[in-house]
Amino acid sequence: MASDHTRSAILAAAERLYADRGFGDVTLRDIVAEAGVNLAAVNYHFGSKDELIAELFVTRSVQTNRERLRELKAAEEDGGGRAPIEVILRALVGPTLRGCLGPENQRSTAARFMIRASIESVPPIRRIKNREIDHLRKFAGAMRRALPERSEVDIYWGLNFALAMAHHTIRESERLTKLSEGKCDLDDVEDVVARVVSVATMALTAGRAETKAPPRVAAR
Amino acid sequence: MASDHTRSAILAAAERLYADRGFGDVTLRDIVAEAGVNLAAVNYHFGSKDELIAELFVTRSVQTNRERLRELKAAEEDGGGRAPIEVILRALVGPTLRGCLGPENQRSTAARFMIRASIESVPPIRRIKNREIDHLRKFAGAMRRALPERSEVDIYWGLNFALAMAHHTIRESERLTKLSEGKCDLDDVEDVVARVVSVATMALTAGRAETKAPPRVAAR
DNA sequence: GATAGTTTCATACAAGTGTTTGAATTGCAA
DNA sequence: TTGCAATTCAAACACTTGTATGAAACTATC
Repeated sequence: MASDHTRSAILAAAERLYADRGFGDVTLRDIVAEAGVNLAAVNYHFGSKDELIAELFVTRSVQTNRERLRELKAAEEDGGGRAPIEVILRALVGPTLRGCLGPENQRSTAARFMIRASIESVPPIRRIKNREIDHLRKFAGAMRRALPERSEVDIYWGLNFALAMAHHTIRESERLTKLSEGKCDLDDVEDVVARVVSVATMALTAGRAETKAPPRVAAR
Repeated sequence: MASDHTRSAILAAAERLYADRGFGDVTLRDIVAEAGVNLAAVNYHFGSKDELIAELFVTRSVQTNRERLRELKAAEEDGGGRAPIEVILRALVGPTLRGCLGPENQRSTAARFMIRASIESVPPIRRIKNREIDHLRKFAGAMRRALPERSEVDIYWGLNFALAMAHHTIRESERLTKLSEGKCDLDDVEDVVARVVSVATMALTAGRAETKAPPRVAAR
């Protein structure tokens, strides 16, 4: 087994570079330079570049999902099997938002890497990603228990919109800051979480009447 | 000037391929094969690959923005300088959603290309993209006129969330279909537009009291 | 129909990619 | 220390990328 030092140095360097610059333009040579190891080390320890990426993604994927599920489980147990919708949504988007936003120095490389992965979708990751659906289904289930009177379609749309707001805010955080001339404070993570959860909750609990077909406004 | 046939064949082929497979793995050789022209034609007509991408993006960018602004202008004139917030939001997200969703055969390559561009952010595009902010600012202005009692920060967040829901829904449409087992009908574009507009409107018009700090729910 | 300018083409080039190789070095057990 | 496996390393490999070249084909004007 030996030191494993090289192995983890590669993992750390690769994750950092991918998180910062995306998969598109990070080469093996960039990674080994950052890690301070020899070029051949990647193929020796991981077999191929794709397997390195896959290992990175799988590791982080189960971590993130575990964290989200832990929050969800705790909430549902507190409520005797039924958690308030706000808390469910918070468990869904909170961990990722907290990892990717906030003061620069405390942003987690892991979370930023996962966002990259959710954006760029390079082949080795795309193959794995289908399992994510099973994970989301657990949240959909919890949401249905929290809002039993709500139609399934509305639940899925609410879930979709919650993820949309969280991910987009992270991905376009720079643009939002520039657009608002700094007025939107993305370092106040808990405020961002609260905003996303609040809007998603409204989407899910708004007046039943307009559920299937929200009020159409005449175009133009 | 001659035929220009080769030029436009390249543009069309490139747009189609980029829209389908992303910038990451579409080579010049793929493009010329699809266009049925010689490899050197790209450099002859456009100078370089990056300039080809840039031209594609600039063309589509002004088209999309013009379409959105046309809807916005018309709405504001109808209302004597102040349009209902729903109509503004519809002008913002409608064109893109209509171009990217709906029955497969009527999805516009142009819109799908723009979504790719908004996701992958390859260098030649990134350089141009900053002008997008000026465009969004016009919508922010219209929204502020529609909701003068609302704080600027809330306006920007609402704008951000509206774009978030629209783009994310397009990008992850496949996953949403699979997750909901087809229950969410993404071919019914007008329903999708209505849902996005409805939620964004709620986000922007929800009870004033909880504006700055939406109700916090105890975590876990 | 000859000629000049434009456009196409096959081909070559330089640079960069992930991967492989085989020799050197290391670390550890006998 | 000796011996052997695990690891590191420099170098080369095979391949793909975008771009450049110079000859060929075409087009239109005189």
